[in-house]
Amino acid sequence: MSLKHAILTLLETEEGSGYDILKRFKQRLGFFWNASHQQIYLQLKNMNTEGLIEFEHEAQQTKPNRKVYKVTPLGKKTLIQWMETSVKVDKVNDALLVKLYAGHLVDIEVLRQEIQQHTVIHQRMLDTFLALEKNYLALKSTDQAPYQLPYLTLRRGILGEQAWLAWANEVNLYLKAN
Amino acid sequence: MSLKHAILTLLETEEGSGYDILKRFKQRLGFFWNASHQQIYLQLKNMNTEGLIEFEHEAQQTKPNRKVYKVTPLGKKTLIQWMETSVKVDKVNDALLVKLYAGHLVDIEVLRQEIQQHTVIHQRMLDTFLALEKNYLALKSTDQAPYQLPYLTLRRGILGEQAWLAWANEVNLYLKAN
DNA sequence: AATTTATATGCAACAAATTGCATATATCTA
DNA sequence: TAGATATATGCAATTTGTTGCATATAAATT
Repeated sequence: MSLKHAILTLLETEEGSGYDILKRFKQRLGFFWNASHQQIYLQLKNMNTEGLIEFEHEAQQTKPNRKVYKVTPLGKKTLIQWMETSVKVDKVNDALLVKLYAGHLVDIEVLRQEIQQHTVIHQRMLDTFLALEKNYLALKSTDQAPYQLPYLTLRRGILGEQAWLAWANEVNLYLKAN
Repeated sequence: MSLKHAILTLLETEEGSGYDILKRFKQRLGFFWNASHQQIYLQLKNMNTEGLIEFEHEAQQTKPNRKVYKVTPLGKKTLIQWMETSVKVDKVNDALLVKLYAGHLVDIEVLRQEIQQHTVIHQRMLDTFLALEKNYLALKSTDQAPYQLPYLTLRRGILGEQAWLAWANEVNLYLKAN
């Protein structure tokens, strides 16, 4: 399981609540790790039981109380052990490609529309990543240093989305010609 | 759920046993859909109960008996309905990127090795896809016709793997420099 | 002769993810 | 002022996927 390790990663450098973790997933790991709030809160609970993380209640005047979690020594040890164990190549299950594969069953317009919908989303993601890259590249090199590895993951997002969009162009050329 | 629809897709044009489906997943959809034999056999059983597919026993002299499944009219209707309903953009959960993100926790050599392992696998996949493409492109255009849509899914595999490898190169440049 | 790979199917236990429900306050927007 | 969005957390039921186990034959390889 890796949701556990993804959460440890997000908590290791900076403590935070379940809601913080949720935001960090969206903002920082969103394009390579996705988790719902239900998953996150449950995991945090289990990880606390396992002694990987601990929390303190933080009362807030205006908003609901937060449980602020931080990684325990055991949690850090567990994370490092996982880091040193190789992971499998990411399993891909892409329903859109299944559809295209069986595209002969439906009107070509159905495929066209679905590709179009996905293109909008992928283009938006690429734009987001390019904006993040621009911010990073604008930093002085001393300020860039701590973000070099996250920047490499961002590059994966950029190259991945560009490849997706290039592919969508090929598909559109085919769909227009038919 | 889409395993169900992926199986319907594979059975729609050609009947087959669970083992056949397994092979078709590996050979045709392997780079965009993965399923274990346990998953497949269980799904086939459930889909049969739901009336989406039906089977006939096929006795074999030498090898174990096969259950040869085919799609029922209800199954085909279900598949077409799914085809016409838009799917979500593929959820990505990539453990390798989580590791890279938290790479500061381990020796850079650990990252280097893991990237190297993954590169071998991705390169092998790209080679496989390029060989399949070569076969397709060698066909006369009349013979290509029925495979145009599967070919587009293959292009996704090719562009995706090329993008992955291009990214790995960037990562290696960084890892060597440090 | 023994081992591995391929053919062929399946159950059971467990882990993980999704979907739906549930609550409560604050701020921002139409 | 009503509704949407953001903050903040969680349970329960169901669906999906993984891991381990189990069986049986045949062909190919070492």
